[in-house]
Amino acid sequence: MNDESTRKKILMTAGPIFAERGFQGATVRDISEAAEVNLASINYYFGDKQKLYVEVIRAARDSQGGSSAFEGLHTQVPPAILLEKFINVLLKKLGIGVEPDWKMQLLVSEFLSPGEACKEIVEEYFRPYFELLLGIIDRLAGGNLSDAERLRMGFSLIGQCLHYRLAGPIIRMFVNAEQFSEEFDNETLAKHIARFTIGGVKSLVEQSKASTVT
Amino acid sequence: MNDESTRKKILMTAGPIFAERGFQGATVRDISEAAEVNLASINYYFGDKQKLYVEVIRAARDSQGGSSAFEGLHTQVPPAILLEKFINVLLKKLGIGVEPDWKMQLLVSEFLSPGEACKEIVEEYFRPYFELLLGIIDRLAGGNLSDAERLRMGFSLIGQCLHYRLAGPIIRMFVNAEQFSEEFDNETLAKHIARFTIGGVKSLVEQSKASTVT
DNA sequence: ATTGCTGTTAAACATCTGTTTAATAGACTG
DNA sequence: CAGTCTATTAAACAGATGTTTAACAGCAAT
Repeated sequence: MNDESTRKKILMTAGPIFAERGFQGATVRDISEAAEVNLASINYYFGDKQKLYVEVIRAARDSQGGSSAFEGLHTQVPPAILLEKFINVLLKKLGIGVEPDWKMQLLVSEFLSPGEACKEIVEEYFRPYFELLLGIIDRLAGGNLSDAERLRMGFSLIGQCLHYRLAGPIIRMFVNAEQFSEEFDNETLAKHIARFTIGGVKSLVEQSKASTVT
Repeated sequence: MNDESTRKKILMTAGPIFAERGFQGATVRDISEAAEVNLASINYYFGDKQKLYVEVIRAARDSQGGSSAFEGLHTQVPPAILLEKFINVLLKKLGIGVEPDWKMQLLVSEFLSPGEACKEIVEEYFRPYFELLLGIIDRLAGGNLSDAERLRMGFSLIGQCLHYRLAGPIIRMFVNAEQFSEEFDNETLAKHIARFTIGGVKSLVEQSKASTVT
C-alpha cells in the first residue's frame, strides 16, 4: 500500500532542496528528514544521490507543461510588448521580487556548473523558452538578423536577467535599500531590459542594412 | 630563514586553487600538497581555512595595481571606442578565448555566492572598474542619465559579459564548434555587446529627452 | 505454518576534510 | 651548556556525508 508513497515523498521533497542548495550542498540526510523517510530509502529507491538528482529533474520536467507560463505570448501582439512581457515572466521565475520557481533554480544551477543532467534539462526545459525568445527577437528585427546575431541577442538578454538575479547582493552594495526596491524591482528591470534590447536590435539592424546597401 | 617562505608559498598557491574550485571545493590538502608544505602549516600560519581565504584575497588586491589593465582608457578617445575596448579587456580577464585571470575568477565566485570576503573584494577590486565603466556610459549618454539608469546600464553590460563566460557550455549546445569559434570569440562578442549597449543607451536617452520635452 | 518477497529501520562503514596535538629539530640567548 | 622560542611534521581527532548492511515486519502464496 505504502508502495510508491515514500518514493514520491522523496521525489517531491528533494526538488526544492536541490534547487536551493545545489547538488553538493543538499545532503541526503537533509532530504530524508524533510521527506520524513528513512535515510536508506533514498538509496533503496534511487540507487544513489546522483540518480535521485536526475530523477528529480526528469520529474520536474514531466510534472508541468513546459513553457505554460509563456502561453499566449505568441499572438499578434507587437513584439516590443511581447518582449517586455517575456522578460517580466522570466524575472519572476528567477525570483526577482517574488519567491523563485525552484525548477528555474535547478536550471540556473545546471547553467553555472553543468553536470550530467545538464543536457537534458537544457533541452527540455530551457530550449522551448529560448526558441520563443528568438522568435520575438526575429519579429522585432523584421527578420533581418543572421542566426548568430539572433543567438547573441538572446543570450545577452538571458544574461542580463540572470545577472540581476545572481548579483542581487552586489547590486545592494551600490544602491541604498529605498533605491533598490524602487529602481531595481521586477517591473522597472523588465522595462529597462526590454528597452535596452530593443535599442540594441534596432542599432544592429540599421548597421546591417547600411552595410548591405554598401 | 625559512621564516616567511612557507607562508608565502601557501599564499601564492592557494589563489588559483580557490579561484578554480571555489572556497568549498578547494581542500586544505589540495593546497598544502600543491604548495609542497605540511598540512598543518595552513592552520599554523593562518588559523583556519577561512582566514587563509581572506588573506589570499587581500594579497591579490595588494599584489597588482587595481585597474592597471584599463589604464589609458580614460583619455579623450570617443566613448564608443572606449566601451568596446573595456568590454574586450573584461572578456579577456573573464577568460573568453584565453586563460582566465584567477583574481577575476575569485571575484566571480564571490559574485555568485557572497561570503565574508565579498564586501572587501567588491569594494577594492570591482568598484574601480565599475566606476570607470559608469564614466564611459555617462559620456556615451552625454550626461543624460539618472544614477539608477546608469547603474542599470552598467549591470546589464557586466551581466552580459559574465553570462558569456558562465554559459559557455550551454552556448555550445546551441551552436556548432565552428560557429562557436567564429561567432562567439572575444572580438565578435565585444563588438556585439558594445553595439548592443550603445543602441540601448541611445534609445534610453532619446526616450528620456522625449519625455522631458513633454 | 513455512517460504519468499518487499519495504523499513537503525546501525555501521568508509571516506573525506578541517583542525588539533604531541613530538622533534633547529636556532638563538643567557 | 641549558633553556626557550619557532617552525615543521606525522599522526590523531572530530565531524560530516554517501553508502551498505543486517535485522525485522508485513503480507501474499504455496
